[in-house]
Amino acid sequence: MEHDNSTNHTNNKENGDIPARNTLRYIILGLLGARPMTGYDIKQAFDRALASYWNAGNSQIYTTLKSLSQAHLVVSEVIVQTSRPNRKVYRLTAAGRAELDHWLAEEVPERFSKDEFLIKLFFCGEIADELALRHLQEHRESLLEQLAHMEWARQQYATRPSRRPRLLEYQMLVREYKEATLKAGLEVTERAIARLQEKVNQPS
Amino acid sequence: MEHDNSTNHTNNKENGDIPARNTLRYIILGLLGARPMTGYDIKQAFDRALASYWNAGNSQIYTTLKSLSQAHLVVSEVIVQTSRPNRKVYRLTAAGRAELDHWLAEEVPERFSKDEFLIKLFFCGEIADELALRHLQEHRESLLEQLAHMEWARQQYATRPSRRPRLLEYQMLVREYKEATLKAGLEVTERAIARLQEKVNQPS
DNA sequence: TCCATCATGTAAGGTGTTACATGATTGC
DNA sequence: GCAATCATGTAACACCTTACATGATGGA
Repeated sequence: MEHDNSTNHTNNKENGDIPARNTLRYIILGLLGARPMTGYDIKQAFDRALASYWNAGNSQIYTTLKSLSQAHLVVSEVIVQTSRPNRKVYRLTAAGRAELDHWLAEEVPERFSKDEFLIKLFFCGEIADELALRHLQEHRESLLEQLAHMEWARQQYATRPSRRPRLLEYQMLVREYKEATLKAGLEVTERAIARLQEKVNQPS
Repeated sequence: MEHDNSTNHTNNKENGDIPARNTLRYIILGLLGARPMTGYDIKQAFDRALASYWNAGNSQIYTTLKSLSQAHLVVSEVIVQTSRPNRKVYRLTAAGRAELDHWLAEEVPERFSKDEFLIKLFFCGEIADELALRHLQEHRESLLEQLAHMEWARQQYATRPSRRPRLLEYQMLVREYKEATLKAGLEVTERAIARLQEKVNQPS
């Protein structure tokens, strides 16, 4: 059954270690791993490329940058600008790079997923079919919007060849993954809408 | 500097406008809407039927029940048992039912999604393909497990006809939705694994 | 003997969201 | 004049996770 396999895989839980996940910290390290950025740049990266898989508000970004800075995982340099607010550009330190590499190599922990749409739909048997139908139609709109964003992202990747194609490769894979799941959800949603519309229009 | 006028309390959240989402509160109301349950029963319902869409630990369930009780949305009754710990059975009040109906009718708010696997994969261009391949293979295992659970759930629904078929109907729809997205993810994952294995085994 | 099941909770701390605060420049 | 963009942050609180705490019964 279970072996105490202490041979490989460094156990780095020295003593009272941090059980926390700190995903946002690593995402920011990951972004800075590609190029130095300001908090503002990072927020833009979220909005343009990451928001479908993870998102964070400005407040979280700036406080996390500060804390990364205090942990010496990043350093900042202020670029003075005249007709714009100054830019505080962050870059990885060697320790930051090591942290990032460690996280990237680490297994992804299983974690509770949360889906507000599905969990509400789960209980829709307690209310009128008309309301559930409306939820499904709204969800369909949302999925179509997200798919449009995925198409936009696809074109971005296709038209703008990068200096570092390996980075792009995985970003395109993630996009493809997300698009596939969105399409699968859309199919189920549209079938459910069709079924419900029949039921609502011709109650037996 | 802004001074507040002497007229009111400084508490600006006084008039019941809660910006909070409180999803777990509503999920528990939704479960109690079907039948009275104890905290333990609710945890079991999560583990058996809800965990794929939302999950919560015991501690959160019990504290939420307490707070729902204080808000008079549920009431509890202790059922004394001799050879087992006593059961504290909760049921909806009229106010609780009204809250639940209101939430069910409300539009689902768009919210940041979080996917730890995809966000890590996004950055995998910064490390070796071998590591990314391992992540994809582990993810594949995870998806297969989840799909097996979905199949188990399908059989549960198929074999156990319910007194309230409308509740079941939507639960089956949610299951179908989740299964479809898992399958779509699995396909993309397996294609990526095949591509990477070729690349790793025959580096150009 | 050991483990799973039944059954209910508290305490601490980490994570995430909303609201607030500032202020110059560019384009309509 | 008005809005958007650029640019950086703080405060308060809501939400979620982990660890801790207890203890009887029944089966392998």
